[in-house]
Amino acid sequence: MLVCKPRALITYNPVMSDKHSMDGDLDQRIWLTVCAIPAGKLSTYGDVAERAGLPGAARRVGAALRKLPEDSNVPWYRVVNASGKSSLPPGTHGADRQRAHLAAEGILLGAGGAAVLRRYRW
DNA sequence: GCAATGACTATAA
DNA sequence: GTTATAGCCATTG
Repeated sequence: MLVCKPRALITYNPVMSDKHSMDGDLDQRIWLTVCAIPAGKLSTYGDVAERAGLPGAARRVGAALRKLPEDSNVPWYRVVNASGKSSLPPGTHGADRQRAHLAAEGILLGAGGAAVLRRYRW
């Protein structure tokens, strides 16, 4: 059974209409990988990258998540850095929303953005 | 083709 | 614990 409905994914797809451009392909793969993280658990950029077939490309995962539209059902907020903290600049809109989303799933972030729950191991 | 960029990471001090 | 540094990968100009 599958993951979240990638409605927002399809909505975004920058240039999928044309033939040779598969630029959204990588992002999409990353997004789908993120969708596989169960609710209430966390994962890291590095792990997501590896599982998406891009070992070592943690930064690329960050870029993909940044492109993600707000109305997406992709649980981007379940992705944190290797330190178990949020990588979003504190005080920003994104960081706020991440805290809210995680709180809704029972994950509370400390003042510095440190998650209480242990990270999810694939 | 090269240099700069970034929601990263591992290591060392 | 934290900070500093040097790799890392794919995109972008």
